[in-house]
Amino acid sequence: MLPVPDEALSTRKLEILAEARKLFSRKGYEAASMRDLAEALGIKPASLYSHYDSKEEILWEIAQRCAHEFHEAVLPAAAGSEPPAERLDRMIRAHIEVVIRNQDASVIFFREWRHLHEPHRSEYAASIAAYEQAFESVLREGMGAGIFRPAPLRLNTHMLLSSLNWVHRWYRPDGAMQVPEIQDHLSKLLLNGLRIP
Amino acid sequence: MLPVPDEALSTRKLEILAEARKLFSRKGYEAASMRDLAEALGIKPASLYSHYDSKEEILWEIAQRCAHEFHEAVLPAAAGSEPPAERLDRMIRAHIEVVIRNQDASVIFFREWRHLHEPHRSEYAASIAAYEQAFESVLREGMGAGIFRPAPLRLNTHMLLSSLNWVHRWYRPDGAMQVPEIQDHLSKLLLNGLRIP
DNA sequence: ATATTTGCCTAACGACTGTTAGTAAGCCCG
DNA sequence: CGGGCTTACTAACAGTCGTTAGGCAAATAT
Repeated sequence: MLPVPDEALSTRKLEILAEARKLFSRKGYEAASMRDLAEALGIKPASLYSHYDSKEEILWEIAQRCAHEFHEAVLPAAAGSEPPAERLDRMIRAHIEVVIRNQDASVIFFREWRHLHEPHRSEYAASIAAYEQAFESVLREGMGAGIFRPAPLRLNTHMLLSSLNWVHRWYRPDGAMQVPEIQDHLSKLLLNGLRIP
Repeated sequence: MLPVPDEALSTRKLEILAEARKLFSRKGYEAASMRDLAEALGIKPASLYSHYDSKEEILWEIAQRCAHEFHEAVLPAAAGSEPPAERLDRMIRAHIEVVIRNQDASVIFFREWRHLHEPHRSEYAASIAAYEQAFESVLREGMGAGIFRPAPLRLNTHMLLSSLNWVHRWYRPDGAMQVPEIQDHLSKLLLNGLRIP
């Protein structure tokens, strides 16, 4: 699907990405300027171009690496051989963990990638569609096996993913609930809704 | 909470708002320019200022009117005297109907309002918080009455609202599912997850 | 018939956008 | 010691941004 961003990046590039993730997610990609980014890093705007050729290349790098995180954590769980409900449980937990570990980048995965231009935009859309298909397949299988309630498949998929994706909007590292607790409760809540008692 | 936008607007203002809703939701508020908006209306950019004093005033008007729609449709259902599960069902159905009827404006209600400046920004955030509180209250009541499963209240609220809010991301007017069907299935799915069988 | 308002226009403003050219200091490696 | 790579700089480019000033014609009100 997407090229794997495995090449080691210079520490400076990583610092730029980290700051860009913060800015792009807090202000939005369009509203965040290269001058904002440079200032956050304590350098002049033109210096950014010693590392990246364009603003969009930074967005693209963030988007790729974040998608890679999601795919790598969740897809193996989808491909397992356990019963659908168990696999879905593992997928939910993995997805939540990635969202929280990449809280800023997740905004790019969920929304800001739309500011990419072709052909990256279409490529990225396809990779997200494939990711969602993994959830839909498990749901379909569970419904076929009579474990999940019969219902419109797409709707269940959307409900499931929306609950998971919204986590980045309300999770606070200093909040009351931490990762394992969120995983437990959200997985239970969602599976309760899907499963036949 | 928010001033009610009841004053009748000129048809031209309504046309501008309609076009701005499309643009702001499709491209994002920052990425959509006044020149884009003017072109979509077939006029010159400067002409927009015969109707609105600034770009942000347009955003503010859209945001207010959309929040009004949500509050007006959902809060009465929250204040009813039926059992919590029934009231929640009505709130879910009303919310979905408003999301779909205002598909473009919903993006502003959910996200783009962040581009407002103070004091509008804080005012709007408070109005959204109040809206979410209405859902949380019903959940709390249902949990207290032993109708809903015991669980962290905030988490349930977030799960519920995220499923509802994401509808604007996947609903298509020409798609297979239409409003009543979506209302039925989504309400059932969510209440199944919350309710004790 | 005259005055006022409405809705658009042309032209342009200063600020800000992403980006480029050219340069120089500090570093690793031969 | 010297050459190239890295990382930063200053200065500036053309383009776009939201917005304003001022005018003109048609519709509306008096």
